[in-house]
Parts: sequence; structure tokens; C-alpha cells
Amino acid sequence: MNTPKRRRSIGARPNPEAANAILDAAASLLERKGLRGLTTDAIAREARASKTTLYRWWPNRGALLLALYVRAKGDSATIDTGSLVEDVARTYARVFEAWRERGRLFSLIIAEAQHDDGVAQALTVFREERVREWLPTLRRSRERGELAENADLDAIAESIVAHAWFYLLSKRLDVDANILAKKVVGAWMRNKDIET
Amino acid sequence: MNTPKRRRSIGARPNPEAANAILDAAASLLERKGLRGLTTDAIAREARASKTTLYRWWPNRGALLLALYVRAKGDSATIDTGSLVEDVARTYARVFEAWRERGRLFSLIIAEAQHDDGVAQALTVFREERVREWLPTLRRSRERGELAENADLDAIAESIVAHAWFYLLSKRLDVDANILAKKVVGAWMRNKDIET
Amino acid sequence: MNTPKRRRSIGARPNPEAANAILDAAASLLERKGLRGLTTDAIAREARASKTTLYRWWPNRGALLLALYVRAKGDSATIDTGSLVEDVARTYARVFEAWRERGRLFSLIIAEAQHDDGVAQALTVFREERVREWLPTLRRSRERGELAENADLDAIAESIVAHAWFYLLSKRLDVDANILAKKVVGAWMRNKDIET
Amino acid sequence: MNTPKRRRSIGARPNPEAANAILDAAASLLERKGLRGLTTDAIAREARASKTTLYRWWPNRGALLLALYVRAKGDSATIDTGSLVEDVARTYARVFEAWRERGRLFSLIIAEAQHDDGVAQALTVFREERVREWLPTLRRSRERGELAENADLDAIAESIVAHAWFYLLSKRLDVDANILAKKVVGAWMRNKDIET
DNA sequence: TGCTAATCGAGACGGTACGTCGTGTCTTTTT
DNA sequence: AAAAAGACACGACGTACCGTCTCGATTAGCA
Repeated sequence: MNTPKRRRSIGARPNPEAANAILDAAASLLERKGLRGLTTDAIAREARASKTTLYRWWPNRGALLLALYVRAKGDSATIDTGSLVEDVARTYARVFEAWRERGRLFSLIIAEAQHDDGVAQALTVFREERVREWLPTLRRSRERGELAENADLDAIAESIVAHAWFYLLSKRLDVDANILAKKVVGAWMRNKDIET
Repeated sequence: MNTPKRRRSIGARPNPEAANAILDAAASLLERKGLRGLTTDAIAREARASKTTLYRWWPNRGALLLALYVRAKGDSATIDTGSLVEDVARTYARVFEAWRERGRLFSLIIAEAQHDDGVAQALTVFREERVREWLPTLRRSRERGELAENADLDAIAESIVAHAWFYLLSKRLDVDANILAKKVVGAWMRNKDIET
Repeated sequence: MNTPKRRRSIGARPNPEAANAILDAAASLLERKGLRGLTTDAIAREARASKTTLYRWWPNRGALLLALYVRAKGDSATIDTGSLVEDVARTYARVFEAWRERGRLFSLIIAEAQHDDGVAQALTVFREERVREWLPTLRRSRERGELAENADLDAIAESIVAHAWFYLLSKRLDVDANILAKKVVGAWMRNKDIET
Repeated sequence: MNTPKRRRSIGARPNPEAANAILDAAASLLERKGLRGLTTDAIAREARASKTTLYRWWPNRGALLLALYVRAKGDSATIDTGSLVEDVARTYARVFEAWRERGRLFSLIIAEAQHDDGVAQALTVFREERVREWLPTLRRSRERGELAENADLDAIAESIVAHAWFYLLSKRLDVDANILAKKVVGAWMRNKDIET
């Protein structure tokens, strides 16, 4: 598929092309061989890069994986449908859809974080961002009167993310996003008349 | 320290003592050397068992770790204080306490499950059990009138477990169990007058 | 191929059927799977015998192999054509023919003898027998005047066997038996006018 | 005893030092622990090499053993005493002397060759070399008039080697080298007046 | 133009774990 | 008492992966 040209040094400075080629190669490998094929050796070979170069750009395998995930994730464009449940459901649908393709990568990063402090830190930052992203949406929802006045927005945001992770790690990405959304935020809604 | 006796075959059938000795050895090693010391070789040597025996009982390292965790977990004695939030808080406190000691083991199992189908299946069974265990407690709570009549008990149970996992994987086991419990189940309570 | 019936104890004494079944199974395995398939486990399974029984009859794997070879070898009917070279050539032809089928077994026995004293002793007896078997033939040859009066019959006998082993271990069983025979005993012939 | 320095990569090509260190370690182990101590793990550990490196240089244990033997054998300095029988006798004496120390290694290689094609091939090359080495000596002998004009030099060379192997494999390295030499080449001498 | 400095591809290396395989011993159950 | 059955201890083998290292070739910028 990929037939990368020979890539040379561009003088006494890092060549960003190398980093990109490595990420491309990793993505391609992940697609074709799955997680078990995502070894540093294989990535370097696929990218026609050397392991030296790979480790010059990322300190270890976990960091590379995280970079790969972040790049693949794309922008988490906020959704605003006017209904919180709908917003959550659509987000779940979008995220699970993406995860069905490359969720195993994110799982692996979580796994990697368990014995790699660098990855753990990066993951913490990433997680806090994801949680924080929900706050504006939740605030709007409260202003619309969907949520109770004293609803704990942080708790809701965290719960939304926690459930996403839980379903990812449980390998249940085929869950109905609407049902799940109602389960997660339903309790916080003022009007509980939500048919399940 | 350990001077295990020679263990022999007990005829043409598996010897549970062997499996127990292996789990004991694994537990002891985990205590003394941590996760990195928990190699199949070391476990077998410590148990004076052969790797053959180890792999006869469990198909791979992950499965053994899960068995080790399940055994170490002990009985999840149901707590019944008469208050759901209290029950959840105490459970969180107990589980996080245990996880602070050997939570890395459980993290590792979750990690392992990401690229080992056998572990993944075992973990699924384990997770479903944990979720199901909450149902009686939740039912009692609903009968007491704490929970709304139409509260989705499955959703609550799952949420409780999901948050536990989330905090474990986020390495935030030092969270205040009471606060977390209120965050998780508070929304479902009929009387929302719970000060956070 | 073999579908051995269930074989039971015949009371408080060894059952020769068991030994035979084991040898049969070993022969069959050797034929089908080669030397690498000739493991004690496989033999016992094939024979529907237990390893206990196998080891009751032979002290170790090498002894079993030797027994297998001896049984397979059959009688070494002496050949007497009136010409020593012809006798040797025919014997080589016959032996190499047999070895082409199961020579690897004999090779293995020689190999086994290198780290198993029991096999080594048995092999010594076997070798001496093979060498001794040639003496009558050589004596007759000398009487016919083919061999010099002072020919060292023991040396010739040993040389004949040594060359056979050498070609076996060198995996050159496809050598022309006539040419080899002349090479081996030619020098001892009175009339050296033997065209090669 | 040995405190080998750290050995590093010398670029994108094999480091002969690594191979040497491995052979050294193997030789040392053989001396100290015998054949049973000559495991791939032990060799690698002793050499402070990784098993990867070991297996990069040799495809399997047998090949390593052969390399070890070849190196240990040293140069087969041709002996030229002016008498073929004497040459052969001295060579036998020298070889058997060496084999008394590490002949088991060579036996083991022959054994290994029986179920390992790689070792078998290497052994073939080795054997042909040993046989070929005799040709100059034999030619000189013929020119001196010791050997008959039409003596089959290849046959003699092969016979010399075949007998050496035969005695090695028969565990009779204590044989009198002079007597054996006369037995082996005596028949080919023009003047047969050699007292045995 | 020649020199210097850093990068690049390449791949060997040490270290370490994994899972498999083979031998010979053992114990139970059945005949 | 012997047979089948097969679990067991021991220990070796070969493979896999990670992160480090060294080489020779290459290129840009400086002298």
C-alpha cells in the first residue's frame, strides 16, 4: 500500500517528515495487523525509519501511541442540539463509532498508562480535557432548565466520560447510544419522563 | 521463608494443591516484588511447580492474574447500612483501600484483556457479577423509598462500577469515598437534599 | 492405521501384548512422523499404553529405540556368493536399503548412546556381534585365496562395519554398494586387478 | 572469574566480538560444567550476551556446538614424518587425545546432525574437509613408493576418517594409535611386511 | 569550497519474559 | 499385581519485544 520513498537527513535538524511517516506507518499497521502488530520494530520497518528516529521523537512506545491516538481523534467538535440527552447520545455515537475502528488503540493507551508514568501523565491531561469540554454544554442545559438548579456539573461531566471508558474497556461499543445517554444523564434531568 | 514440600501427582487428575500453591506463590511474589516480579518463571519456581502445570491450569499469564485477583478480592460481603449512599461510600472505601494495595494488579488485568481474548472473556464475567451484586441492595433502597419508583436499577449498578473503574484507571484512589458516592448515586435519590 | 483395542491388565503378571503394542506403535510413528515424533508420550498414546508400562519394560527411551531397531533389523542372513567383494557389496546394498527406510533410527541410537550408558553398552554388544559375523565369511575368502595369507581378518571386519556406519551418519546411503565394497576390501585382495 | 566488559553494538552489522564471547563462554562452560551445562541460556548468561544474539549467529544449539568444536579443534597441522603409517598413527594419537577431553562434544554434534538438517549440512562440509586434508599426504606417500601406483587415495582418506569416527562413537578412544593406523592403511602399503 | 554538526536509515545488541516440549516419576482407579 | 490414565517437577529451547547503541551516508549552514 505505502511505498515510502527513501528519506534522508535534511541537515543538522530534525526532519518532521520522519515523524509523520512513523505515525502513518503506525496507523496503517494498526489497521492491518491490530494491536499485536504495533511493535516498535514493525513501525520503524513499515515507515522505513530507524528505531533511533522513532525514539528521538517519542521517549517510549506509550508516548507514540498516545500521539497516534490524538492525531487520529480529530477535533471533538462540540454538538449542540438543544437537548442534553441528545447531545450526549450523539457524542457517544460518534465516539463509539470512532472507537469501533480504533478504540483498541485507546484501550491500549489506558493499559500502557498503568505501568508507564509518562503515558499516565499524558493520559491524565487528556482525560481532564475531555471532562472539561462538557462543562459549557452542561451549563447551557442547566440554563435551558433541563438540569436541576443544584446539579453537580462536574459529576455529570465525569460520569459521561467514565461511562464511555467503561464501555470501551468492556468491549461493548455496539451499545445503543441513545439508551446509554439516557441512563447516564437521565437521573439528573428535571423532567424524568423519558421513555427508555 | 517458604520451604514448600515436594508435591506429587495424585493420579490421573489435576491436583488442586498445585493450583493453590501457584496462586499462593503469585500472591507472595506480588507482595514482595511487585508486578514486575510476577513472571511465570518466578511464580513456578516459588511454588515449586512446573510451568507446564501452571499453563495446564491457566491458558496464559493474564488468566492467572485474574484468578489471583478474584481470589484475593475475597467475598464482596454486601454492606447494608440502611442508606444507599452510605452503602456505596463504604464499598468504595473498602475497594479503593484494597486497590491501593493491589489495584495495579486489577489495572494490569484490564490492560491484559485488551489484547487477550481469554482474559477479556473472564473479565466480562467478572464485571457482570460485580454489577449484578448491586441489584439486591438497590432493590432494597427502592423499597425503602430512597430511590424513585422508576429508577433504572441496572443503570445505577453499572454506574457505580464504572466510576470505580474510572478512578482506578485514573490513579485517583485517594478520592473521598463519600463525596464520590454522592456524585454517583445522588442524582437518583428521591430526596436530593444531600449536601455535597 | 492401528486401531488398538483397549488392553487391560491380565492379572498379577506382565502382559507381553503391551510391550508389543508399544513397539508396534513406535514403528508406526517412526514411519509416519520421523524421529522427532518418536517421543515417549506419543508412543504411549499411539499404543494406548501408559508411560508407566513403557518404562516398566525399558529403563529409558534409548533402550526402547534399540529394542525397536533390533526387532526391525531381522536376521542378518549371511551371504555367500563365492566372492568377498560381492558378499560385501550385497550386504551393503541390503543394509543401506534397510537403512534408507529406518536408518535414522539406528543413527539415533548411536546418538543416544553418547549420553546414555545403558544404550552405549547395548550398542557395544550389538556392534561386536556385527563385526564378529563377518569372520566366517572372511575366513572362507582367505581359504579361497582371495585374501592374502596374513590378512588381518579382524581389521577387515571392523573396517566393513566402520564404513557402513560412516556412510549412515554422513547420510550417503545412496552410494553405489559395489564401488564402496571395492574401496573397503579391495586393498586386502591378493589380486588387485579390480577395475573401479 | 570472568568479568566481561559491557559489549555494545558496532553499528548495523554483526559484531564478531559477540560471537567470540559466546564461543568463549561455551568453551568455558563445557570445561567447567560438561555437556549438560552447555545450555543456550547458560552460554548467553556467561557471555553477557542475549539469546537473540546467540540465535542470530547460529540457527540452533547444534550449529553453535559445531562452531565450538571447529574452533576448539585448532589447525589440523599436517604431520609429515616420511612414513604414512606413522603420520596416520600420530594423527590418531593427537585426535584421540583431544577427543578424550572433548570428544563427547563431537559425538553430540554427530548426534544432533541426525535430527537437525542445518547441523547435518555443516557436518558434511566439515567431514569433507577432513577427508580432503589427507590427500596431499597420501600423494606424497605414493610418490615415495609406499603406496601402490593405483591406490585409491580417496578411499584411503575416507577410511582413515571413518575409522576415527567409528572408534569415537564406540567409545574406544584408548585404542593404540599405532596398531589402528596399521590396520587402516596397512593393506594399501606396497611392502606389507608390517608386523602387527 | 571545504568543514562541522546533527540527522537519518540500518540493524545488531543486552535484557527479559513468554509459552512449548520432552523425559522420567508418581498416584489413583480399574481389571 | 499390573494396567491405563495422565498430572507432575524439572529444565531446555527458540521467539518476541523493548529501548540503547554504533556505524556510514547525507545534508545544511558556517567559514
